[in-house]
This record gives sequence, C-alpha cells and structure tokens, in this order.
Amino acid sequence: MEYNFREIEQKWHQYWVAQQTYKVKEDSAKKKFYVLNMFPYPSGAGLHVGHPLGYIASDIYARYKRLQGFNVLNPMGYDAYGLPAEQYAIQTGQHPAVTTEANIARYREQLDKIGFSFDWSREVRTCEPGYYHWTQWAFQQMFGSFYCNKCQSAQPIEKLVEHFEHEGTANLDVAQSEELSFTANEWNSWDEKKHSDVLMNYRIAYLGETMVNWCPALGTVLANDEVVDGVSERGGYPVEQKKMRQWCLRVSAYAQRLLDGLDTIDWTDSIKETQRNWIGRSEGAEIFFRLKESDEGFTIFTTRADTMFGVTFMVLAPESELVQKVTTPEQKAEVEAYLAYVKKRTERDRISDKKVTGVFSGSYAINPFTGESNPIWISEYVLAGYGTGAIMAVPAHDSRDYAFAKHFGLPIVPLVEGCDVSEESFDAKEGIVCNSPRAGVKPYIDFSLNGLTIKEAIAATKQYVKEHHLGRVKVNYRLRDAIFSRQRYWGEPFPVYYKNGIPTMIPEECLPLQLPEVDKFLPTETGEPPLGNAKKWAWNEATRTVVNCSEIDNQTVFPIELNTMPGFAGSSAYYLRYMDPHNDKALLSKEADAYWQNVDLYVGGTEHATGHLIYSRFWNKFLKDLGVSVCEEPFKKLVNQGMIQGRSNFVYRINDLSHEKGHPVFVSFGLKDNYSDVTPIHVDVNIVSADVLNVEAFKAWRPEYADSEFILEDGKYVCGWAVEKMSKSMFNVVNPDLIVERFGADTLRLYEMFLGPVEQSKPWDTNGIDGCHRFLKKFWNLYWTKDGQISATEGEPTKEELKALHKLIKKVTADIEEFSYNTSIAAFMIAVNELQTLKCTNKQVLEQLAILIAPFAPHIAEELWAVLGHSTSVCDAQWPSFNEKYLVEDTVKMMVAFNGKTRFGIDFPAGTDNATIEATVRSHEQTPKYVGDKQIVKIIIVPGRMINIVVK
RNA sequence: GCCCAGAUGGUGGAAUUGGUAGACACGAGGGACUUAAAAUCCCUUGGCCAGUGAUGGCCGUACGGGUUCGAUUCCCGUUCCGGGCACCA
Repeated sequence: MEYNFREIEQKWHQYWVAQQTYKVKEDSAKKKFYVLNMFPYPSGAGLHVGHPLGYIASDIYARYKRLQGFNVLNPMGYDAYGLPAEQYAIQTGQHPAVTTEANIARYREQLDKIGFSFDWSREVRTCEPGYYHWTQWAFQQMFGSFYCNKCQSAQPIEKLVEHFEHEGTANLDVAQSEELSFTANEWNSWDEKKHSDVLMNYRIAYLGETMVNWCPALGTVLANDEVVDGVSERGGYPVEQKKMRQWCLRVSAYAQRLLDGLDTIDWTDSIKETQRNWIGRSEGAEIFFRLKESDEGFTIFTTRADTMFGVTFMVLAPESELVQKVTTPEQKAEVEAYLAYVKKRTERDRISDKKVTGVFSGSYAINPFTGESNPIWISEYVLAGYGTGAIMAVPAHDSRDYAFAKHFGLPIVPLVEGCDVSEESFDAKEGIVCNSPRAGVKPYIDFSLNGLTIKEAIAATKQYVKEHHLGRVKVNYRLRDAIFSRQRYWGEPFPVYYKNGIPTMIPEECLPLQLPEVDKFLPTETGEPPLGNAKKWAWNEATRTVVNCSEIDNQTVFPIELNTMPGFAGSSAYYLRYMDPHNDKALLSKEADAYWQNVDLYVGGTEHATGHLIYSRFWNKFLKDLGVSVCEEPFKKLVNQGMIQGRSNFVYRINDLSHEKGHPVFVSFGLKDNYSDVTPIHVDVNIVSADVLNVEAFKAWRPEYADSEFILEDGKYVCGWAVEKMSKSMFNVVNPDLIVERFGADTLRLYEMFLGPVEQSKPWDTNGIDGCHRFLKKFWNLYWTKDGQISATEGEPTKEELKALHKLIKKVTADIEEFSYNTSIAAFMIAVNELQTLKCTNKQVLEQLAILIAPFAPHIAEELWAVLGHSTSVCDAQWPSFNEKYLVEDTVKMMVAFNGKTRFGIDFPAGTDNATIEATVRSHEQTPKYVGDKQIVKIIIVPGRMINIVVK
C-alpha cells in the first residue's frame, strides 16, 4: 500500500473542518492549557518556511497536551495594522483594508496546508472594529487612571481629584511626569482647562510634550524600540529628536512591577536580562547643589554618592531647563552657539562620533560636602531624559567625566587608595576610600569616608544625605514612557475629541470609533496626519455621532484626534481577547478570564523582547489593576524560536570567457578556482537540488541565460552556497507550499523540527528532507502487508515489542516537555527500525504508535488510527504512559575505573542487588591484576550506571 | 566598552547534565535487485598508526591551564562567531 500523502492530507483537512475537531469551549471538568503563537503581520510576500517553525513547535505541544486530557486553547489571528500596507496604499492608492484582507486570505490558505490545530472560530484581527473597540476602551481606562505608588496599582483619576480638592499635592505619592506643588485652594480656584492640563501630569494615558524620535521620511514618530542605531527599524530612514505633543502611556509607573514579575515567569535568562537592561533600575541618591551666591540650585542624581569629595565640575544636559537659569550674560553667546550645534545633530551623529563637546555656563555650584565651588558646564553627554538632567562630575572615577576633564583641562581628584588615574579613570566599585576629605584641608562638614570600602561609603553617604536633608535616596529607571501617537492612517483611531483645547473621551457606549475614509493616505498639505484628509471626522456631542468636519462650531461639534495608535496597541491584549473573542459587552467575560487565566506557553521570536513583550506585560498589569485580567503576568512560559535563515546558491560566471564567446559561461563550484575572473551570481534556490543546478530550468529562468554554456564536474553543475537572510533579492526564499506539494505537510512538520533545536537559528537546507519523508514511508509500511492488507494482528505484544514501544513513550514524553523535538523524532526513527526488525504487527503496539506520532504528523496518524478501525479522531485518544518494568535491561553493565587509567566492564543480571555487585567487584578475578598493591577503600554504586572504585 | 548565549566529523546535530563522545539524519563510498533508471534494501564512513584478517594502539569536543579515578560537561585564562544594551551618571 503506497503512502499517498496528498490524498490523506486533503481527506483529514476536510474531516477536521467538518467535525470542528479543534473548536474548544470552556469546560470546568477539564484542566485548561493555553498555547499561543505571536500572531503574524500578514505581509504581501506570504509565508516562507521560517514562519511555521514556531507554529509547528507549539502545535506539537498543543496536540500533546490535548492527548493528555487538557482542554487546550490554541488560537490564531492577525496583527493587521501596520506600515507596509499603508506604504503600499500611498504608492498605489489601494486601500490598506483591501490589501490586508487579501494577504490574510493568502496566509490562511498557506497555514491550512500545514495541519495546525488552531481553533479558527476564535480568530482575531486587530483592524476590525469589533476588536479595536477594546483597544480604544483600554486606552480610555488608562486615561481615566493614575498610578498610586503606595498601593502599587492604578486607581481611578477621580480619587486623585478628590485628594487635590482637600490637600492639594500634600502627602501625594503617585507616578507623575514632573513633581508639581499646589494647595487645595489653588486647585479649587483653577478652571476646567487648567484642571485638564494638571491631570495630564498623572494620567496613565496622557498628552505630553516630549522629545520624540521623529522620522521625516516616514512622516511619523517612532517608539524607542522602533529605532535601531539612529535609523528607523522599518526602512532604515534617519530619525531626529523633536519636541512634540503626543499621547503617551505611563509605562514607567510599572517599572518595578515589570522588573519583579520577571522572577516569577519561565522565560529564558537572556530575554529576562534584556528586559532588565531595558528597565534599567539603578539605586542612587539625589543631592541638592546650591548655586554660588544664590539660594537657588538644582538636584543631581548619582549612584556613586561615595565620590562627593571628588567632584570637580557639574554638567547639565543641553535640553535642561536649568541652562537658561545658570548661563551668565558673558557666556550667553557661547552657550547659544553650542545649543544650536547640539540641536542640529541627529541621534545618529551622536552615536557615530562620540567626540567630547561642551561649553561653560559661567556659573558655579557649591558642593554641600566640601563647600567648594564647582564650575557648571553644559554638554550633550548628559541626557535630559534620565535622572534630573544634571550630574556631578567625578573624573577620577567615571570614564565619561574623565574624557571631559582631560579635554577641557579640569582637575581630577582620585578617591581610592592606590588607584592610578593618570591614563584613565578608575570606574570599578572596589577599593578603600581616601581623600574624603583630603588631608590638610579644613573639613567643611563633620563627615569622613576615609578608610571605608566603596560599598560602605555609598551607604554612609546616603545615610548622611537623608539625615541632613541634603537630598534623598532615589531609585531611577531607564524605562521611558511609551509614545502612543503615530501620524499614520492605518491604525486604531483615538476615541478622543478636543473640546476647546480640552481632550475629551468619546462616551464608552459610543465605541468603537471607526476609522474614517480618506482620499489620500499621505499627511495633509499643512502637515497634519493622514486623518486630516478625512471629511467626516468631527464629534457632535448632542447627537453623539461622527459628523462632517465642516460642521465644527466648537459649541456642540468638535474636531476628533488625528493621530492613530501604534502597532503595539492592538497586540498588547490580544491573548485576552482570544479567550472570549465575540463578546460585544466587554473585552472578555469574567468567566472566560477565570477559566483561561493566562498563556501557559507562548512561542515567538526574540525580536519583541523590548517591544511587544514589555508593552503586553504593562497592559496586562494595568488590566489586572482594573480587575479585568486575573493574572499579574500574561505569559507564564516563553519559548523563543530561532530564525530560519536562507541558504543561497550561487553560479559562477567566467567573465572574460563569457565576453569572448558572446554568451554566459558558468563553471561548476569545484572548478572555479581554475579561472581568475569569476563572478558569483545568486541563483533561485528552487531550481537547485542538493546544490546541483537544474540546467534546463536555469536557462528558462532568465532570457539572458537562455544560451548559457556550462563547465561541469562529474557531469553535474554544482552550485556554491552561503547562509544569508531569507529574502526575495537573494533568491533564497523557500515557500512552504512547495514542500507540502512535494513531500506533504507531515514531512514538512517533521523536517522543520528535525533540523535542530527550536530555539536555535539555522539555515534552511532541504538536503535532509528525504530522510524525514523516508521515515514516514517506513512508518506507514509498518501498518501494511506486502500485498496491501492491514498488517495489524490481535493478541498480546512480545517482550521485545513492549520494550521498543515503552522506550519510545518515555523518550518522546520527556522530549516534548523539554521542547526537544529533534531528539524525539530520532527516537521514532530508532523505534520504527526496531519494530520493523521485530516484524511487529501487534495491533496494541501499532495503536499506541499512531497516538505517539499524532502531535508531529497529525494526518498520517489520523489515517492509520482510522485504518486500525477507530471511528473517532486520534486527537481524542489518550496519550500512552510508559511502564518502567518493560525497560529493565537484561544485564546491567558496570564500568570500573582505577586511577583513571584502566577500565573494564562486568555484566550483572538484571535486578542484582548492590551488595552482590560490590562483593563481585571485590572478588573479581581481574581486580587484583589492575589494582596491584593498592587497596580498595570505597565502592560507589549507582544502580543502572557505574561503579566508582576509589583506591588508595 | 558592558551584559548574555555559543564553538563537537564533510554537513545538520546527539550525549541520561561528571561516566564507552559522535545517537538520528544528510552527504559520500561500496554492494544487492534491475536491460537501465527511479524506488527499495544491506555494508563502510572522526583522524592517524600497526595487522592478510578478526582486531589492537594513539590522538580527538575552538585554544592554553586547573579540579577529578574519570571532563564535551565544572573552574580560570585566551581566540573566534552570534544576540542585547550602549554616553543611563
């Protein structure tokens, strides 16, 4: 009986659809298990073989869990908003919704061929009003909340207003953009506009005047994680810093919870470390420096409070508001010139050349520990957005301060015993403090750090600062608030209108606010975002409807926000929506939430480490504070699948010979070194098989190659190869459909897993795919006799058959749990060979085997399960458990080692007890020969393993 | 510069986490069946040396040390490749 995979796979696809095999419902009788893949952005290029890698891995796990009796949620959807569709729309005028829809259809078609156990009835698309309703809703909830530091949770903004009405800002401990100070009387005297402005300082979703990454080429702002090396992640366009009024999310309020949560989740250390770096917690102190001959001053942040006695100058960030205050009239011209210079420099310039620049402000600050006056400088190496935008410079112990001091000839005072600061700074936090205060200098305050270790000195200084009210102990985070506005068309509209300058939320019951139609997807001529082109984009408060912009009267009809939300808005809570995707009353029902809780296994790439995976955690924590999500962390276990790189093939053109003959001449890989002038040319990998070029297909590939000539080796044209990114331009994109067509989905699934560990990046290489296909054929043949009859026979399996089977059950079960699919497939290959050798036809064994293969190769498993006489899906079978008693070896081989030199083996019958083994070893006739006059002092016996004999 | 992960045959990769390194697969070589090819099956396949042979010996997990009876695995140092962060005070 032939293994006709095309017929089998088609048959079972239809069966699964007809039977709704993968549809899942909440079922309190069963334990839940939630498997999730990062949903794809449906690009125009379709799926390549790299995309399904993670989906296959998670599908195997989902199927395995289901066979174990879990109620498995394994949904799929599309991250449908995004820049490529919009760029395409700008170029062609084609509406992004149309191209997105077409791309989704293509993706779906490709995905369906691979045999996933997705519950498509739960599909979500971020661009559908029924979905983004809840993205908009969440935004409104964030607008209506502030973050209370004391209770470490989001609270309704009304509570804060109440606080202001009674106490002003007294006794306030909340997350805020800047520290404001006002009384209850002041608050109560302010008008509505002023209240709105002040509350923006506290809201979790707020309008903020912030420095943003502005990308002129894309005409939009970008989040920090969307900027790589000073250029945009998409497209690689230059990015500059610009101050703009933008919607922001106060992610920074959650910094500590985001950090603490990392200890509770099962993610790889490297990705947790990346997030820790991104959050960037640093403990230090804020210390107040008074300006010379003034009562005013400013606060600096330092993690090295121990270096107070080594401060020789101060530095402000150019963007700092303090710059104007401290610049003296004499220095004004120079400072202005410097500020102009800094403004001109892009993010990229700063990164590429790190030359030392700066200017003296003319003012001095008094060091509260030494009483010395330190000159205040302005330099771009100090960042406005971190700490207080001002630092105390200790050139002896900070390399940046050191470079600055050397460049401008400022003094350097070492503070660690025995350190040498003549060539470079001593940045290490170890050693004994000296010069604090310096010998012979009259102490300014009664405080000394001399003789302490640096760690002790930091603690002592913090203590002193706290007691003497010179500042406070402070924890800073590098994590910034997320900029939430994008000047784009193809994104979620903000459900906000502007009532005479006051941002006002569209009533919750009027959501979703649907994306309007526009004639052009480009920004308007006046530089407004694309939504500025919409004719019908105003809010009528009376009728509570969207109306034409021409009706705006600022009485009852007001303009609506023109920005849209960024890509991460829709992807931040999609895992919750899958739990209850069709609910039009809420993001999800309490019941669905209580049952599915959070994602047990999340599979996706590492590229989202500082984007989606932070935003999602933030979003979930906010929803938890709201009582919407029951879990603090959205994703319990995270597995990062590696990238599949392309394996490009090359042909080698002999340039001079081609020129001479008037047609291209190509030389095979092994002979190319015989020619001097050879150019490697990318060739479509789809016309190369096992690095051998299909010459006829090559001639047909491009008209200019039609009359090519080939210099062959062994009658073949062998191509060269290289590992590169999988991309159209390298002609190395392999489409999964082609593999499915040629070998079947089961072979593709098996092969993608067999290629190596899921987490590892590796080049796609079809050279080994035959092996997996061959294995499936062998597997298939176990179930059939030579003349096409079902081979299964009733009766009890033999001891050998049971041993082969249980060895496999044990191995596969353990491997799936550890995501080690390549080794479990190897175990299958061994088992099939063993059973083949045993001529096994036992029905019980064959049944269990079909269940075991089901997660990996579901189609063949269904077919064979049916062949064995079952009328239900193999998905509803039960995963076999192994019995250790079948696995006991007949003999236990013991290795005995002496002095690491000589080893010999002794075989013991199974079940031999340790005392017998020990006695045998001691009396073994070979023993004296190898031990000589040395005495055995200890015999360590590990059952089933080795004996260690320790000799003296 | 800092942090993280890694380096094993011609290739992808195994190794029960300190216990016979190279499972499984690909490729290669040889053979069987066949007029032939495809398909299928069998044997060999880390390197070097000795032997007609069964077999035996030595070397071998990037490099150099160390701990151990025993190290791909643990520790120290070096080189190389990959990922993240990068004036974060």
